Amino acid sequence: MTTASTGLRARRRQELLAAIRTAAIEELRRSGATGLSLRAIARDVGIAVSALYRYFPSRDELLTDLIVHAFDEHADTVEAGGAHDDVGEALRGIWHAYRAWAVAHPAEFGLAYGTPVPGYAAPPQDTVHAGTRIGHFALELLARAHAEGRLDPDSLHRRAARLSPGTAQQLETWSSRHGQRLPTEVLAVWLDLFVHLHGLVSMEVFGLLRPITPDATPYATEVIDTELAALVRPRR
Amino acid sequence: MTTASTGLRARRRQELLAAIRTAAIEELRRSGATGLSLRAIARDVGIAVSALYRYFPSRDELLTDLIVHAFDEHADTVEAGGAHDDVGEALRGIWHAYRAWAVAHPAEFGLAYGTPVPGYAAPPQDTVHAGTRIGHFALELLARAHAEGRLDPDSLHRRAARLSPGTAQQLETWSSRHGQRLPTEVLAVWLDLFVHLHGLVSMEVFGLLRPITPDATPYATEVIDTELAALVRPRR
DNA sequence: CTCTCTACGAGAGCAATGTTCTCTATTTCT
DNA sequence: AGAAATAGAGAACATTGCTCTCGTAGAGAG
Repeated sequence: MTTASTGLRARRRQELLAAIRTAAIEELRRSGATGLSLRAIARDVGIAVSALYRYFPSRDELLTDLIVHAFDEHADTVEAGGAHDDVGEALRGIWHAYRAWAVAHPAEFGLAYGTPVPGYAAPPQDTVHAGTRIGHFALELLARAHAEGRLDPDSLHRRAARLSPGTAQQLETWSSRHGQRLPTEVLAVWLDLFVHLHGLVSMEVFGLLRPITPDATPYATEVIDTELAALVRPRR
Repeated sequence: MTTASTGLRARRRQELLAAIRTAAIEELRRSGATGLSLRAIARDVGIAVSALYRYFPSRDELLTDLIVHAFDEHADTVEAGGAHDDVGEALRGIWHAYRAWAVAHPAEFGLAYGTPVPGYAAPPQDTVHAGTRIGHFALELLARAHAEGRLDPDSLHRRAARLSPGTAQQLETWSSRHGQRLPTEVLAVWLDLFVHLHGLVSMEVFGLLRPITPDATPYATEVIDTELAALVRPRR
């Protein structure tokens, strides 16, 4: 079992698995999650449909695999975009990377973050971990910025002032469950950032801005930059 | 043809059409746009599948009809929520109505604003009008608030200062095509509001906030209220 | 090197889907 | 009242996800 990875069979299996995944993504791009057809994938790869079931027990499992893959690829891109010494630059970097990946991979983005498919509940244990990587990474960066005194005090004060008790309590329980010990305003600012910027990106990718803005690049970059410029002050 | 609306056949047609629509929405709620099955609808209504084709030429046309219906119902709700003498209250009202309808009708909301379905391009002429009603209504309200001097000057100045040339130009061309004559900052503020609040609502409806906030009501209402409180100042 | 044994792929088959066609009954119009 | 348009039923076709059976070809033991 351990040495099997060098066997001929195991190698073929890996190759076919990879071929199936790429064909599936190709199909996903062409026809969306709805029209993802196992038979079409099998035709692309050049095998019988029934052979697919040696790799994925069902169509839903294949979708789950694609979702996890999308989350991971997105998170990888975002983390790479956050590789800066300066926290401010890192925060800017992750959000531009966030958007860039989404724009470049609309089908995968829609699959991961779009309309949930009723009847198919994505198995939480599989997807949740991958799906929260970005959130945790952003929060870590924000915590670092806070520790370094880079967060704009005015923004934090204003945020604290308008924090409703319900929100504050929910943020507290969330952070206590995840071991993060941060002032509630910082958590609130983190959530605000996430909601604003993910909302922006998803609207752009789903085409909701097209009637107003055929190419949303200027607007999106402007919003990301100004949002972060207002929150984290330059290194002195 | 004119008097046909009172004929027996025409009445039956209307009734069956209504029955089909409600059954379709029921199915949509249960299985989503993906699993919307004509045969299931026919079974619910109690007719043969082929009879459905006397009412809708294809499954996609049925979907388009449902999308238009969803847009219209959403817009009706939002416009009703904006029925206030005070512009500030009206603006608050439309956004709370916007969210309330979305939360109450997640399937329709997802169909109208969610992941686009490749291969099926929603016929623009049918959906665009219904889809832009809310945007135009919100813009009219904002224009009224501007005319009455209710928009916070600081917010407008700050928005104007961080307006990128690309965005400004796109907003100008859009407004010139729609006959609205407003300062660019006001248009930018309108777009910001839309992006922020629609992004918030769609994240809540699609379940993206659930890991952080099982019930997003406090957070959502807080964001809507504070966002508007910062933008439009109270009547003096 | 040979002999099991297990894994893997092919193919047929099942129920369900969207869509089309034909046929019959019924309403509508002249 | 007779002719014409219309609405629904039912069968049929291609396609889908999925299951089952069957032969073959690699893997491990002697």
